[in-house]
Amino acid sequence: MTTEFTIRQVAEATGLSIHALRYYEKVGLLAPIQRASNGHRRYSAEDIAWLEFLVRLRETGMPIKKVIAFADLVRQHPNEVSERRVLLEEHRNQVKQHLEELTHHLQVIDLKVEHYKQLEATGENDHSCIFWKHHLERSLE
Amino acid sequence: MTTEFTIRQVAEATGLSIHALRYYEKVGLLAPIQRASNGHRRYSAEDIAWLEFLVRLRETGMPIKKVIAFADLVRQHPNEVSERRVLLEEHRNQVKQHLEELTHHLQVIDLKVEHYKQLEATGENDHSCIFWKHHLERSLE
DNA sequence: TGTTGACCTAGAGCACACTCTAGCTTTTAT
DNA sequence: ATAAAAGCTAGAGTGTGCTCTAGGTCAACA
Repeated sequence: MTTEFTIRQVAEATGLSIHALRYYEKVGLLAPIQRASNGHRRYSAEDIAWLEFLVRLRETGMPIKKVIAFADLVRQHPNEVSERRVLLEEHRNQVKQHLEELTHHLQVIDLKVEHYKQLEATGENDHSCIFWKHHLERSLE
Repeated sequence: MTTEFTIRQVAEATGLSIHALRYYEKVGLLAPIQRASNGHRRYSAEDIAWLEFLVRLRETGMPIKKVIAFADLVRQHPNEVSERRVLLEEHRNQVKQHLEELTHHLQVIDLKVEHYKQLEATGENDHSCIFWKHHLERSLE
């Protein structure tokens, strides 16, 4: 807790830019960060751990506004986790669904790559996209 | 090929807005669409199949500019698929990596949800984020 | 003493991907 | 004859999430 980090160190640790760190604080993703006597920010290890979780939420596609809502719950009801749990569960479900969609898209793209490889091997020309679509539908049935 | 669709029908079929369809054409994701005698667009089944693939690329996070590059390859080298294959393979690899990252993030979020559930069950208060981070690191080792 | 470097604030600017508006034409129904 | 419905173009506007700038403070080093 007493170990303190400069904004530059935190930027390196979290992968966020210095600008983004100040922005995150301004919009309320972080509570006001402690300051050194010269006014410079001093982040605690706890701040970094919190940021790391926020980054996960962002990287899984949670919009800033929803992350702010989560941060507000933590600050306003520090001893009440159920609302937070609900919010996270909802997000988790969205991520899961997104993951499934991505997996399916990936399959289709893989099949397109394979199709191109075959054309390259046989020296054939590309057919229409519809032609390929029918071929694809047979592959995935 | 002779079956023709209005922009409205295509919007419904692809999930894109009418505005987006015109925008996609303007920026070069689609070659100029055929017109009826009154100047209205008439999309072919082939156009729809092509759009469906573009939507997959977009939904897997390919930026518009890269999709345009892909569309340009199709138009400029219709009989040469190897460049297209390389572009798609590169994208596929990025999607795969993204999927792995998402899967990991999801795991962590799941653990946080579980952690909240435990707190709810025991009536305990939330600890610091660092405390949880250590707990997490043990779980995932 | 002065200048470099790290940091500060407030606020402007930007990239992306649409989304919407204004003003018009054409077709169909009353 | 007219009004509603569908579409058109060019171009302006929007939301998201940063990113950058201008102008300043402060501490340390040459």
